[in-house]
Amino acid sequence: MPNSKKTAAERPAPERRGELLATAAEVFAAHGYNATTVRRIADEAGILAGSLYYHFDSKESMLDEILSAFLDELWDGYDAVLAARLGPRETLEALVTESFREIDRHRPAVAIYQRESRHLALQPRFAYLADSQRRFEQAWLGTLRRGAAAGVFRADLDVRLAYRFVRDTVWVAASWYRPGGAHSPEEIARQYLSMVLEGIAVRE
Amino acid sequence: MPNSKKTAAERPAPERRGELLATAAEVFAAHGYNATTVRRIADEAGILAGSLYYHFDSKESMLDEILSAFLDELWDGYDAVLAARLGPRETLEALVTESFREIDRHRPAVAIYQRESRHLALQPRFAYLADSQRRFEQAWLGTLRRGAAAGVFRADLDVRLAYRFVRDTVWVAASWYRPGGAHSPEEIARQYLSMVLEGIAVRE
Amino acid sequence: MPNSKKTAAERPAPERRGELLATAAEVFAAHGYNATTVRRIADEAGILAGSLYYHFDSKESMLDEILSAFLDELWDGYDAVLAARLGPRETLEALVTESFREIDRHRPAVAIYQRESRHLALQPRFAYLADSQRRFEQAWLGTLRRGAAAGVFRADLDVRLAYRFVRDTVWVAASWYRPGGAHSPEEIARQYLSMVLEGIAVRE
Amino acid sequence: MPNSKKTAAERPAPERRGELLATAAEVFAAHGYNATTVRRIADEAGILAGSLYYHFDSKESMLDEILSAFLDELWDGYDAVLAARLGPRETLEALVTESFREIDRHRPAVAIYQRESRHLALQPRFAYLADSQRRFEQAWLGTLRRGAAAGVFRADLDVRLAYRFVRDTVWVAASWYRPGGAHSPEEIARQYLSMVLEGIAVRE
DNA sequence: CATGAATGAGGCTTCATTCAT
DNA sequence: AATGAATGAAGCCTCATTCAT
Repeated sequence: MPNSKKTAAERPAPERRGELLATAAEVFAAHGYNATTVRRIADEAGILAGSLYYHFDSKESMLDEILSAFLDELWDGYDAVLAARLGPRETLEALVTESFREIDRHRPAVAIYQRESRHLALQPRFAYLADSQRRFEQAWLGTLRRGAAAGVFRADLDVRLAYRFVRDTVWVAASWYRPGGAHSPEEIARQYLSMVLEGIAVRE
Repeated sequence: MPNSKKTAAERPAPERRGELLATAAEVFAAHGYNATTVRRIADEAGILAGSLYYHFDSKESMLDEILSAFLDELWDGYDAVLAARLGPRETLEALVTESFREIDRHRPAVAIYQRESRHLALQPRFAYLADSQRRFEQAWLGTLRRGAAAGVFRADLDVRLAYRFVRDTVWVAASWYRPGGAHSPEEIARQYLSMVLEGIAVRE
Repeated sequence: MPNSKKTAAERPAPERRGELLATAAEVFAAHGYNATTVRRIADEAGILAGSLYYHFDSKESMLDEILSAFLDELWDGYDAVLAARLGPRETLEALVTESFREIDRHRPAVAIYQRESRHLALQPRFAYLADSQRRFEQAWLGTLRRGAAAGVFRADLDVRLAYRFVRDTVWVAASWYRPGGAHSPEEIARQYLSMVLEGIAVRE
Repeated sequence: MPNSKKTAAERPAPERRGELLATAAEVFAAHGYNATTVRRIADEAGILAGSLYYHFDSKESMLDEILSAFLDELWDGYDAVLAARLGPRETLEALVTESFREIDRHRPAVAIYQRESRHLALQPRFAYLADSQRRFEQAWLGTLRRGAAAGVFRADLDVRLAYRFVRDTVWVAASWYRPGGAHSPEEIARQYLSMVLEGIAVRE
């Protein structure tokens, strides 16, 4: 029986923050950060706009918390993959699978990231987005280059074009993916990988 | 070489609307429609904010004109391709190539479309976006299905997944493509098609 | 004598809307709806222009509320008169007296109504003004016709002309009437009725 | 053959001003001075807004010209009546008849005067409106007082109330009068006078 | 924790007016 | 006489944020 000795007024209720952040993320993802009013988030949460400021410093700090929580988790996953030092193809497969898992768990955050990260990264507060972007490119581009050198990926392709191809292919999925749909993240990852690696044309 | 010796003052400039629209499209694409202030567009055009209203009814009508001009041109191209009744693979190749050409010519409009069409399509004024979206899906999905039935595209893939894969793969390019860069639209189309059709893995 | 000992700070003030509406009505009446700026209303109320939007949707919705509140009360009074089924002369007297009472209680609203109702009635939102106008005409014109048929009103007059004569005569008073002046509404009504019914000429 | 020696470019066309003023008056009367845009007037006249400034200094100067032309004519008529030094009843009849003739000829100007004169009179440029208003009151109030003293008008009425009654009764007609309707100005004047002087009740 | 009421900056838009052509 | 394009002031409204209760 946790918190059994506290009165209602004393209880810290730290889950409330989490709920509110989830609500905010959902609305940001649906309408865009700029087009989302603080009042809309409050409505969705069943409180008044001003009351949000008891929990958060500002609208921007909500966005900040949403994005950094997502990126922290994403890098936990990616770092584990990279630390395993698999072959290029296996690394690629693991990164793609991990990415779809993140989309599954943080869909709103991913959608927000897609839409807003480019201009947010220019602000000092969100400099970590640019950092993340750089590490991201290193991980993927490096894997592709390693694969091309090792002869497992085609060497006739412009590697930057291939990088963008794979990256976009994976992340744009956040714009249509709905958790609990027909396909599990792993299933989607498998099909995407199959298309990316083998192509959609029938081989003669 | 017409007009080559005329000064700015001599030109009749009935194309002022067009210039302003191009400016607006550039700013919308760079910062998003909502985050773009009418004043920013006017600054970029060297006039005052209010002066834009001599040429356009509203900020929204600028957006409308930008998007519908783009879609009109896009469908001119697509319809020509579809009317040619090529085989599925050739149709896919032609559609992809045509798409990259449109990205080349209407990059800002394409970027705006990517970012805003989903929620705009809900407004009656932009209902044509939803229409276009439907026709678009028919054209691509139909081609993919035809190809799978004809044995030129793999039949083991979820066709809707493949559709999203190809669609996103092509259009997201607008977010990083810069006209006049290293690759022509046709060159990019060729490489993308090669990846989409054959995959990036080396075949044993 | 309720609330007689409470300070301003203690009052719950759920009637803030009402105060603001009264202020708005006063300014609309004095300068006309179009010529009244939202800032002027706010100044008069001691707040900033934007703050009005916490209480009201728009300038137009203030106007709407002012006019519909007035008409609701007016029809309460008129309906009571009409329901009494008095003779034509007594009905006319009661309608005139009731009208001057409404002018006394809703002078700003009446003045606004005079000035703006004609063009407002064209907008769907203010369609009730046209409805009211129709019922109004029925009530007065019917009474005049009944009286002419019954031989209590002169039958040699164009009844529509007489209707306009009586109607305008009464309502234009709102443009000069000031509550708390020399005459009570009932006193003014009595004199107006005397003029309307008997004329201003001395009878030989 | 007037103007037969002038080329098209040289002709002064002074009637154009008059046409434009008539157009402006019509629009001012229909929608109110403030709510009327200069562009609306120009549209109605088939030219562009800026072109009006070739003919007039400002929107306000159009209003000025419309109102002062009307008042000049009105006072020509009133002064003739007053100079005739008729008896009070005959003076009243002549003033009322003259007023309806002015409404017939200057309906838009009268409607504008009704709606705008009160606040315009506060501006120096329109001080003549206040002057006119004072002379107007003198003429009518004096006639009524003369009549009451002479025993031709009832002496039991508040004379200021009677003044407002007669004044409003006459001028408000401009808000519904349409030239070329069923009644001539003289006919309307006769009926109004009959109501004002004898009342609408049947005499026992 | 939350409300109710407000602030103040800034956004979109309108409009009378100007002026070179 | 009229056009086309612009100015600049002002108007309505939105919204993130604050704060006393």
